[in-house]
Amino acid sequence: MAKQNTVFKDAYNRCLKLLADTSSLPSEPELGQVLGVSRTTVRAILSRFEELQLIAWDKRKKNVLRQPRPDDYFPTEETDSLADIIERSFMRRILAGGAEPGMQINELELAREIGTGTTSVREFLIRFSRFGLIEKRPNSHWVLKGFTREFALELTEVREMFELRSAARFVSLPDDHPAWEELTKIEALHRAILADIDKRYREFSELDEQFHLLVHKASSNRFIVDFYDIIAIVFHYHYQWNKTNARQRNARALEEHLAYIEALRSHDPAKAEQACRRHLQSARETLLQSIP
Amino acid sequence: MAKQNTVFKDAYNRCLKLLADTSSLPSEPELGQVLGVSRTTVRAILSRFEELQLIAWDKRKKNVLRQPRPDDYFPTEETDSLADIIERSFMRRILAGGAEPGMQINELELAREIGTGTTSVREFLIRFSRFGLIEKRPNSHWVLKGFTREFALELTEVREMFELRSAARFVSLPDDHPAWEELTKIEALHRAILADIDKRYREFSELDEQFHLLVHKASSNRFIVDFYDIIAIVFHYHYQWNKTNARQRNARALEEHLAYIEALRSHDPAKAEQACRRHLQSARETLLQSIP
DNA sequence: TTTCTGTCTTTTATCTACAATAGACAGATT
DNA sequence: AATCTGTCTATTGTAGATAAAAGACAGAAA
Repeated sequence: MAKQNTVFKDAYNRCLKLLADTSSLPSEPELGQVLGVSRTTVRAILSRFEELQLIAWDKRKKNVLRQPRPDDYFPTEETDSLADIIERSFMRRILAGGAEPGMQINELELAREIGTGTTSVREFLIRFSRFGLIEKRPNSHWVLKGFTREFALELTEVREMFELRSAARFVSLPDDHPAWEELTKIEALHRAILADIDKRYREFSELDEQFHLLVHKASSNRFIVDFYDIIAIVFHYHYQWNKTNARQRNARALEEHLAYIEALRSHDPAKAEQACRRHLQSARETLLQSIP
Repeated sequence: MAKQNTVFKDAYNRCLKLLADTSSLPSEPELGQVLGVSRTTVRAILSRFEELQLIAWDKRKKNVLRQPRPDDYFPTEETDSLADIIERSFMRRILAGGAEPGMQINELELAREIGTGTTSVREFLIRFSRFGLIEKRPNSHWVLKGFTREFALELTEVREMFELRSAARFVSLPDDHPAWEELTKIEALHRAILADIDKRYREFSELDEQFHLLVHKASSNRFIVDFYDIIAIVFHYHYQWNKTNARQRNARALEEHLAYIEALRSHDPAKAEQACRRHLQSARETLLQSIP
């Protein structure tokens, strides 16, 4: 198999949902736009719809014949890109599984275990190496540096520098900057989750990422924004892995975020800095607590 | 051809130099140690030496039969690793050649031009993407973001944050830390080059990298140290490309470095910060001047 | 006992091939 | 005139194969 057709399958599934809401589908270029794929893929989807008698397709006419059934969808496992699959299995191994720092990483073995070719694993490792958790010995193996206490400290040190600077930029953003509007939306979500915290505390992880990314983006600095990828991936897997006291921790973080948001709104650099510091400090503590 | 034997050729050339100085070579493991290669490669080298009647090889005895001649060496072009070759041709294209921001980068075309397979080019681009100069459109081409003014400003912003923090750490390093000794060596080199600036000003580029890397390392933070790679590569190619006033610029930078070194030695954070700022400011100006 | 060599196995670096996907262009349709 | 479709080409993503290089192990030499 040369290339997985996950792009097709994923777009197909999303297109099935669109189909459920209308009696006829729009033009090929428009569908491509909406689904974020090329016309080639759109036509592949339409062909399949036609085969399965979901639509009657004649040039510009794409009339819906019947509603999609659950079994018309591709299973979700098949729609994940290979890169995602590799990332997940790798992170499971190094974060959850007892992977010792210094351990060697074997491309071939990883590939066999995940069920892919070595090329994809190799490219993943190269991409992943920028996160500072692994290192390559040229002409030889990769070495796992491990999710250690030092790693967390180094990560948070840079994070704090970057976020403080970004927060300082944020307060001086002009009033008509779209970031303010997004901040309002994020704030509303915070309040909604807090109001129903017992049921919805799991939504915090994603919201946390959104909020901090918004702040980092105010820096207008690609290096600062890119660095946030590292933080996001670490916290993402960290939340999945360490669930002790999650409800309580998230509630506290939500409160801190609200104070932080209010400080940003005040346009007062000193207030923003203080709120930012306070939140970052507790985020750091939370992260460190989960490391042996 | 599956793998270039550049490791062999490069180690072979270096081993020829060793051979010129002795009457018999040491054991295989020791040679491997010295050359930084495995025993497999060492044995390949020894076999070739034997074939070319350079040594008489019988188990532990490896007696030198004759001095190496210039034509015993492999040409230097053949000893460069593929990654280096790709990096150089790519940087030439994007820094020197009139590459417009927004330009598409085509893996296949690049590979053909450089004379390699696509895999190597692809892996290079992935590794290179962390420098923020290119960006991938999934399932499609890479986009050149260009060595623009914004790029330089974003780069220097982070550089300044990191280097100021590293310099602050440096002054509080304990007296027996090896960094002080290295600082002394670097200082001596500065003075030597300054004393003969007209002839040796070209050596500055390498020294500059050494010095700033030493400072960054004082941070003990892998993200800060790794980030220095980006600065190093940008300045490296920048120096090669922009040679106007090089002698004068380098002389000034050397003086600034000396002041900076003295400030670090004083163990006074305020002095160090001031000297660091002054130098970074002029480095920033130099970089910006060379961008249209 | 320690270190070295001969031999063998494993792993990486790289090339090539091919299906999936993107994208270009001309003619058809509104 | 603008947009769409049919068709074709070019490029990417991934697997598989292979030479180079690393590395393991047992027996030989010091």
